[in-house]
Amino acid sequence: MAKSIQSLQRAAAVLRLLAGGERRLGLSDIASSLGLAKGTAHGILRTLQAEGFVEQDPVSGRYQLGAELLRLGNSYLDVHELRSRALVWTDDLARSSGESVHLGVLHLEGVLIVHHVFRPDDSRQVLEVGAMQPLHSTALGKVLAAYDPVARGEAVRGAREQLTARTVTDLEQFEAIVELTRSRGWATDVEETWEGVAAVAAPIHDRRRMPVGAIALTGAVERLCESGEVRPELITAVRECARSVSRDVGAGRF
Amino acid sequence: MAKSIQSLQRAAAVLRLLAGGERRLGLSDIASSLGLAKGTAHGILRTLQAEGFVEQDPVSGRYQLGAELLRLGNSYLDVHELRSRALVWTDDLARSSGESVHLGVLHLEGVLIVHHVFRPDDSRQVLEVGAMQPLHSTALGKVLAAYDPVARGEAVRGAREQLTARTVTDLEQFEAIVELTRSRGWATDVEETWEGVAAVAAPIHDRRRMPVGAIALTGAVERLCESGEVRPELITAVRECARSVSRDVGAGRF
DNA sequence: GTGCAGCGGTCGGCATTGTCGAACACTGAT
DNA sequence: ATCAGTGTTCGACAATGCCGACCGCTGCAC
Repeated sequence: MAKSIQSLQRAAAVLRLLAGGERRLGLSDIASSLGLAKGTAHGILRTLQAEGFVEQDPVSGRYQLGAELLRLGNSYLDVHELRSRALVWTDDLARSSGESVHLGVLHLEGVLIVHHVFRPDDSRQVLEVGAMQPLHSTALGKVLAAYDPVARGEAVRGAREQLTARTVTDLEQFEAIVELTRSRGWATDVEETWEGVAAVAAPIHDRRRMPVGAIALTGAVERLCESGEVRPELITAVRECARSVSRDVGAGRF
Repeated sequence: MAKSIQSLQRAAAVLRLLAGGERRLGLSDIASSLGLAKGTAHGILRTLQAEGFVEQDPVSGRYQLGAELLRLGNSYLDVHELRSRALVWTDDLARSSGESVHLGVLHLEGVLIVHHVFRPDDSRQVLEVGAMQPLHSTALGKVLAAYDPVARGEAVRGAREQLTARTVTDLEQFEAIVELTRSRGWATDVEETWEGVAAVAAPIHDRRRMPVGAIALTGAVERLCESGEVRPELITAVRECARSVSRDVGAGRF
């Protein structure tokens, strides 16, 4: 691959920096964090601001991400083929199981949630579309690591953070889980990422049997599990749903 | 304002073009649409792809928006101060009224939805966060046009598309509505944007009384309205909610 | 099978373009 | 009043990204 455009690389780094920092960032912080001259960083920010990718607080002068990113992110979802094909199936799964359903794809060093069906009751729930989940501890992540060599590489290479008491961080144990997942075709997460939360996931393949994403059923551990294991009928339902989406994706690819 | 960085402007134009076109676009289409040489467009796309802002279908070679945009758009929501302060109030409003609630801000020539609370029942609903609404026909848009001079300018200048039989497109009538909205402090949309859908909206101000957004209650016209008018208790509830958020925003700004 | 027309991708010369660092106006705290 | 910060502007320099011709490939048509 030939060389990238320098100013674009830097602009992308600025956006990622702003996305990482919780609070608004000042120009000097940004410039020094990226090793740029203040004037250079200012030029990039000025342009990003004019395009709506970045906003500036008029009183403090600090910068934060802009609204245009939200609009473009939404457009991304509109075009997302896997997501559109999964809509009805995931909806059915949430309805029949009474739990929330997530659709995730591999992105960078984690799982990006591209669709989220709320649990069908009146409880308060926050939408997680656009959020990232770790590869090593979540059901979605394990499934992707089991079928996608790139995901597996990231999970093995990356830091497997200890999120709860039950998180598996040891490399050998993790690889055994990946192996088990590939052989049986599904993965679970029983309080390995969040206390009290369990999940089951199954992979989605395209017609060349390449993994393109995963579907997960997530809910309170006391509802999903029986004596420490996820209830078999839920596992079946998730796998069934993932197979349906796979068929749908494969069929439409001509 | 000094000059913008050319390559960034062009990259932003590429992203917007990809966001606009429903389908994936080819390199030549992009280059000719923006009046660029193919080599130039390719350099920009190559960099955007490396950064994750654009993805390329390996078989057709066509380009579409990338996952990084979704992630960044989500980060934008995390930092959004107005949204975070409005969360609890809008939730209460949806709960007490039994209808869905939207929080919108002015962006470009329309209203950008930054928060959406689903109607609290089991019906299928699509999340509209990140979507745009027109200024001239929606309740949110009218409120923003009434209080924000920039929004008003956009609404007056822009094309006021006829969306339903009841949409007001005439400039004079529209300005009368804006005037009425400002004097009474709220706006409605009874089947002016979508058939069968009605809405009420009220403005959110910061402590300098500058408009920063608007809150709307949206639902089926037969539930929200009585003899062609939105029910008074709903109008009161929306205004109350908007005032609460305004107080919250104003109080936290020190 | 063979031609052609379209695609995406590459390369190198030219000059436009973005970079850099110093100087600027301004704010707020010392 | 001073000072240490901030975000911003500016101009000179050369590195940078732009352009247009060229390449290899695919797929359609004949």
